[in-house]
Amino acid sequence: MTTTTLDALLASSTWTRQLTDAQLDRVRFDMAVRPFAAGTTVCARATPSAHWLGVMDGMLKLENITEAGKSSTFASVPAGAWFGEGAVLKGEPRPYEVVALRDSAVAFLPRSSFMWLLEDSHPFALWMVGHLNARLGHFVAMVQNQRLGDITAQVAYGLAGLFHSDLYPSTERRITLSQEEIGRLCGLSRQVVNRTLQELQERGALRLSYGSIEVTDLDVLKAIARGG
DNA sequence: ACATTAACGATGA
DNA sequence: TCATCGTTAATGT
Repeated sequence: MTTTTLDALLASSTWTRQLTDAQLDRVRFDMAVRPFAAGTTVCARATPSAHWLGVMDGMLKLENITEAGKSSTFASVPAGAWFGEGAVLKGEPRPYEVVALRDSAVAFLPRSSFMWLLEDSHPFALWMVGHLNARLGHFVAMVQNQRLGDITAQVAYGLAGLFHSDLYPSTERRITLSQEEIGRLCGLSRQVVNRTLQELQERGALRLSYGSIEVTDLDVLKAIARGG
């Protein structure tokens, strides 16, 4: 997805569809857009969760870093996705670091506007319930995948997750992530990911290239993620 | 067994 | 030149 403008991002986001013109006008007015270079921090961990975030362009990751300096990515967020509602709703500091994986543009909706919209628009509140439910389902499935699946299923799930139709509605087939980053996303070493990606390529799910992969058969990838 | 880290050379941008 | 990839060896659980 290449939403070069805020209007394009809002137009392609399902949650705007049932807002009144006045509500959408206020949202657009309150929203700020900022660019981030690859590798820079979008939101530091443990800082106030002052915004709900939308990815206009690029790709972000949500990660936690241990005292020893090891990082674990629990979600990669492609363009077109909205996230961070959990921390905003709880009014708690952000429990994870948000980092730009590539040059990215991020839209920020202030917490006050977000809370207002939640009260002012019943359809938006319902959409948010569905969004949270989708997120919960995704992570429940992820736990199951890790407990019951093999390594191949684990990598397939990590990649297929980027195509979750509710959470990440407009992910491009070509995923510009290094194997190192895919490893962080799947909780596996780069070497194992390298071997597994080659297997997924043999099985016709994707095609490997330098610095990116192209998912050529999402159904196959999802089937493998379920334990095929 | 099988994953992890470390290390190496090869190669693409 | 630097990041990334593919591979191997040593090590740990």
